Amino acid sequence: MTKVITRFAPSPTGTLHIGGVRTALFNYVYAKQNDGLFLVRIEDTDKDRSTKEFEKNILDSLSSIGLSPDKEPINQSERNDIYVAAAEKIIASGKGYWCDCSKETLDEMRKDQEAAGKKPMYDGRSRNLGLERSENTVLRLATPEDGEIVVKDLIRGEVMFQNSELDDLILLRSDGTPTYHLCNVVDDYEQNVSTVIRGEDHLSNTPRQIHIQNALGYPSLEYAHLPLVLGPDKKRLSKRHAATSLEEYKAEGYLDSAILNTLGRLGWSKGDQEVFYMKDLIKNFNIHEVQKAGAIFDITKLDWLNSQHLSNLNLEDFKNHLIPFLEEISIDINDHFNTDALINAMKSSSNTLQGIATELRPYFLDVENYDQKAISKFIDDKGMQILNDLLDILSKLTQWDENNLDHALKSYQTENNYSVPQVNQPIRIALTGSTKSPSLGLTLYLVGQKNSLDRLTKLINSLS
RNA sequence: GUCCCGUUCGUCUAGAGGCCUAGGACACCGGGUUUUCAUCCCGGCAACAGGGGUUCGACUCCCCUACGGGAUGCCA
Repeated sequence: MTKVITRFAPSPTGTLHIGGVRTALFNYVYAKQNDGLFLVRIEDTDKDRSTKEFEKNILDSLSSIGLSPDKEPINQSERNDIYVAAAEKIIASGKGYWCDCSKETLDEMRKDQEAAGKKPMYDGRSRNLGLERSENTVLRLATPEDGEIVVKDLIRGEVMFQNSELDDLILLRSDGTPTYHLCNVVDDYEQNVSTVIRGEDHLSNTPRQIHIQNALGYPSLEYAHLPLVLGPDKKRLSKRHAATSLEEYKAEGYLDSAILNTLGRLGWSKGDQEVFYMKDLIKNFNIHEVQKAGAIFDITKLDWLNSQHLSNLNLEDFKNHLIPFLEEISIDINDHFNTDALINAMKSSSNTLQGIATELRPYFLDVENYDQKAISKFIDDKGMQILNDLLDILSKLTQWDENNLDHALKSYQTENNYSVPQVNQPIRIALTGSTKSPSLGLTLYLVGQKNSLDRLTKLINSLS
């Protein structure tokens, strides 16, 4: 049995797209579970749209999320000779021909065909002209006119295409550069790729590429065409719908493992299991089980999975993941006197690391804004009285710990016959600006005595 | 237009002819726990696109229609 080699072949015309990550993931997992190799190839034959910046973004993004290739990525732009040699081979074999149709001619032909209700395609008019290569000729593949091509797809089974539906595609442009189809086929062969796992949008390209393989005498490949990742309107996911770049999701505080989990679970499932780590995917993923229909990318599922992955992190790892997000808002985690207690108390306060970092602000920085609704609801004259009373009580407290604080609050509340929220909410507002926080004794402890007293004073002053 | 692929709850999916009173998860709604928020627990809502076959029996097989997507580039 031949070694399984898969490849992810992005063109560097944009940052790494979340759909691309999924394609890369499936390629990666399929390779790993078959003890094979995962390769990356940069398809930068479009000089106008490809940039080095995008290429770097894609490569960095892939390795940052753990989908590193097993060999150094190759660039098609540096392999021109190889493609030209392949083209020469096709010319020599008589399976290609030169065509001098101008773009205008082609456009006109297409228009006529469309008007006649036909599929627009090159009609092969130059095929038997015996044209020589010249400045404005392109090399076309002489595609068989009869018969059919059967694409054996791991996900879709056998898909049949009539050769009569296919036109003679361009292999070499008039400037002599090779086109996508040629490069793609040649590189898959040169890189010993065994299995092509790519988006469904390439399914109808496949018979064309098989013809190139045949013309070149290459062995056939295994294919798997993945359903597309869609936006809520069922069109392929784009910037219109949501963030599409991997880096944006990472910047929002989604864990790599949660992103991969979400993407892996999009179009594939295993029993009732929802949480998968890479090792689970490698163990359980089965390409034959991949769904055929496109799947809508649902951010709420990502949110939930992120919270699951976050809660599976031990304290140390959690902290390390969180630190960059705190730094982002100029918070140094070491400025707190008990980070472990703080983080334990706050780790489920949001689904994302960025969200958690934001929730952590009051434990490092002064409160700038108060929830006005909460103030009007909880702080009336009696609320002011309570704030003043507690400022007094708390400033006299010698043992500033959770238990003591809870006791102090409780006895004040019962002695004065107040309800619990009546006492606690005003303090919460003073400490955090809102009514959201861990249990109050713990919150007071985490904010610290001096800060707590200062904030009580500040709120009292601002309201009197 | 033509070719190709597809169609189960709002979303991701389970379902390989009787196990389906169509299961799970997310979301949503309700309840409980929590002094608040979040977590957590319990409960609820909610789908086989439509029509024909085949069969004793169809979500499952076949055909048609509808709808969606993709491809139809000297882009990849």
